[in-house]
This record gives sequence, structure tokens and C-alpha cells, in this order.
Amino acid sequence: MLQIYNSLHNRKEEFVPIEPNKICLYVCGMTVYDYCHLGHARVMVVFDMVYRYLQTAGYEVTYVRNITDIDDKIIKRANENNEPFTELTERFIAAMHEDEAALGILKPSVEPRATGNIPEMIGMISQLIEKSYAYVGSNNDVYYSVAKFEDYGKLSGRKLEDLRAGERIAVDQVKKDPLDFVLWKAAKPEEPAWDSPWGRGRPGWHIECSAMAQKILGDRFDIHGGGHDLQFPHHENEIAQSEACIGHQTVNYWMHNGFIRINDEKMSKSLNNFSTIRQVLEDYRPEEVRYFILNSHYRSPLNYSQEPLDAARAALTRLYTALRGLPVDQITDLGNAPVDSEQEQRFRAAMDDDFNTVEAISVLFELAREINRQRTDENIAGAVKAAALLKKLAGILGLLNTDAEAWFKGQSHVDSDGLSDDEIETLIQQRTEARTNKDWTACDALRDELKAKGIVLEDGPGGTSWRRG
RNA sequence: GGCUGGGUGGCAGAGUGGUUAUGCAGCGGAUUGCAAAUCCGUCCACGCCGGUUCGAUUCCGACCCUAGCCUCCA
Repeated sequence: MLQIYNSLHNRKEEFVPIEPNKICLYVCGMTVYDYCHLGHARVMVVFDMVYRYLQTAGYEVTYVRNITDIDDKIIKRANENNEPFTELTERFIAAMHEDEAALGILKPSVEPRATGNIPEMIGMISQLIEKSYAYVGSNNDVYYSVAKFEDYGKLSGRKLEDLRAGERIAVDQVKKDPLDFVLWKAAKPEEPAWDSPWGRGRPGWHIECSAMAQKILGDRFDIHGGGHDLQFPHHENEIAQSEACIGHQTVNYWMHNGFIRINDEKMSKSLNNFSTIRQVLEDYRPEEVRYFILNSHYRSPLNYSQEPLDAARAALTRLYTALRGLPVDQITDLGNAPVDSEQEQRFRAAMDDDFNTVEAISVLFELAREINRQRTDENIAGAVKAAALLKKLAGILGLLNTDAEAWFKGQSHVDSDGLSDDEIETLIQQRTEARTNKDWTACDALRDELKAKGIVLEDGPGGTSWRRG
């Protein structure tokens, strides 16, 4: 039985889909004015994991992740670059797709763009005005009247008076209430704009998600996710908009993933420590980043530094070592995995418990040990069986998708002085001859030479294998 | 100030009212020409003070420390 921590009630709740065996999932995607950073990577990986797991749990999942391709930051950046905003957004959407592909993120079912759904947004704003939840300001901006929505604050656990007590809200003469937020922004000359009943302008950020979610998923859907910081005000405002417009609760479960810190500091512009996905991928392999993210609970804060990434590499090396040398076609044939095994049950129980990937991963290591044991006992059939299960379960997390041999021989961040596979094989061949002659001095010299270039040798009963470590 | 979380062994990081997390690192053993890898065994733990309990790291309360949000932010 799947349990999900619902941010709406701050507790784990049994998950009951609206329609049996079907799940509609909406996740707030990124605003495309720059390269994706590690925080985006976490959202991508976490909800990719959720998407994959729900599918293997037997659900038909419609996964919507939007792209915000019009907003103030985009306009500002496009102006700085002196280019049309669409050129800017197209470039970073392409970059985002590259990053996703690198990290092994499955494509969402639908990836709507804000600019492709302006009529729906205008329609929703019109309804909100009709129902008196919104008003047109003297500057032709349209605002949502927060005080009109009784439940305002229910997601973030805030009361209006508490929010008003905060001194950080800018005073604005046009708004009736400083907490009111913009639904439609009148365009200044030269700004990208769309026609609307209130003049030319563009939608506010919050209405984008409300409108796109309703358009694609309907008046009520199962899960809405996003980064923790979006809980307030973004998701709070979405609730205010959607529920005021539709007239009832629209989202059953809210999921928020925790933040990533960099060397124990908040990622921020002022600290200039924004690590983009592509920067990180210069030093680490995508699967290492994925493991790093999945090896802590999605709601916990996660600190990015060298050690946990190195640990991720070591952990994956252990898992791949278990798979190495086993017949690839047999272990990738999931039909060889035992059905309804005790390990799979524990794996799924962990995942059912609010996506406890960390505990699920521990099952992976138990399987690795099992494989190694069987292999020591020369029970290859048993090892294959366990390996097929390991592949299957790891696959649910999007891990161990590489062929083991390719993993070990692939480039790592350690500079291997550019030795080619053939050069390495040749040196190993020389060493094997020395070994046969029991010329241990020559033997060890060759091994040391390779080690200095980042190549680790392992002598086994079937000969010498190597890896770039 | 308001609202959420969190404090676990050398590090990372789960979890549990009484019994093994897991990975890396350490120690002992097996294996190996020596290593590496692997297997077996093993050390190291639950912020502080009270309470509930036969028994609490796990539940409750206070305290200390810490993170996030309250402004754009994944």
C-alpha cells in the first residue's frame, strides 16, 4: 500500500487514486532563462523516480511537467542579450532536454509551455474576475484578491494576519492588499505581449500552472509536485486560483522535494555557487549524480560536495562489480529474475513508504552480496538470477542501466593519461606473460605503471580484468 | 517575529519501543606470488534535561543547536 507524505496535511497518507490504476501527476518545471542547476536536477530525478515507480507499481501515469517560457527574468535576460525572448527560451529548453537525457530522465507524457496556453490562462482570469476573486488595477494589471479566498494559507500553514505581519512585503499602491498577487501583467512597450480583455500583457507565473494543469489533467488530479520553495507562495496561489475558479479541491496530494546545498551553503547568486548540471557532469558521471540524489530521502536537504559524489562512485562500482562478467543477455532478461522474491517485496515496501529510495537501495547491496556469494560457490545460475533481480530493481530507480564492462572501461574523472583500451590490453598481455614466467618484479612494475595512469588491475581465476578508477 | 523540518557511529545516510540498516573508511581472518576485487567476522551511535514505560535513540514536554520558507527561486 503506497503512502505519500502530503504537504497539504504534513503527514503521510495512504494513496488512493481518483481513478483505479490511473494517476495524474503534475510537476512544476523550470523557467528557461539559464542552464539547469543541481536543484533542477533533483526535481527531475526525484519525480522521474516517482514516475518510474508508479508505473512499475501498475499504474497508468500521465506525467505533466510544464515549461515556464515567459516571465520577467526571461524578458530581462533576453534584453541583456539583445535577442528575442523566444530565441533565449528555445536555446535553454534544448539545453534542458540535453541535461535530462544525460541524467536518464524519462520524458514526461506532456510538456506544456506557458506561451502555448495563453487563452486558457486568460479564460481562468476572466472567471476569477467574474467570481470577484480578482480585480483590474489602475495600471491594467489584474490581481488576485487573497482575502476573498477563505482557505488561503492552507498548504503552507500560514494565516493572513501572520503574512501581513511580515515586514518584507513591498508596499504597492495599486494592490488592494499587499498580499494580492498578479494574474495578468500589462505590457510595457517593446515587451512580449498577448491580447486580452485588459489590454496587451502577459500572464503571471502562478496562473500558468493552474491553467495548464486544469487544461491537461482536468478539474481534479492526484499528485502535484515541485521544489520545497514553491510551496509558498507559488503552490498556495495555485490552490487559491484553481479552487476559486473550479469550486472544489483540485489536487489530492502535494509533494515537495528538499533543497540542495553546496558545501553546506545555500545555492545563491551572491555566493556565486550555482552548480549547473553540465558543470557537475564534467567531473562526475550522470549515474553518479543520480545515485547521489536518490541516496537521500527526497524530502531531506541534500548537501553537494565532493565526498558524497565520490561515495556514489564507490557504491556504484560495488554494484557493477557484482554484475561484471555475468552473461549480459541473461541478466538483462528480466524474465530470469525470481518472481515475488523477498528482496523485491522489501524493495517495494520501502518505495511504498513515501518513496524511501535509500532503504530500497540497501536491498540492492544485499543482492550484490548475494551475487558475489553465489559466484564464489560457482553457482552461476544462482548469480544470474540474483543479478537479473538486481538489474530489475535498480532499473526502477533508473540505475545500473549501463553494461558493467562499459561502466568500468568508460572515462572517469581521473585522468588516465589517455591510454586507449588497446594500449591497456597490450600492457596487460605483457604482464600476463611475466606472470606466467613468475617474473614478479616486471609484473608489479607494469601494474604500478597502469595504476599511475588510473587503471586498476584485478587478477581473477579467469584472467586479469581492468577498470578506469 | 510567524510557519515548516532536522539533530544517528570517522564520513554520508535510513530506520526502529526491547534484536543487523546500507555504502565508504578502520580492524581481524579467508583468498592472492604480492595486490586488487570478493567472502566471513568485528569496532564505533542515536543533541541536552525531564516524563510515560518492565524497557526509549524510537512516544510526550522543556531546552540548546541547525536548515528552509515568509521577496524571485527547484
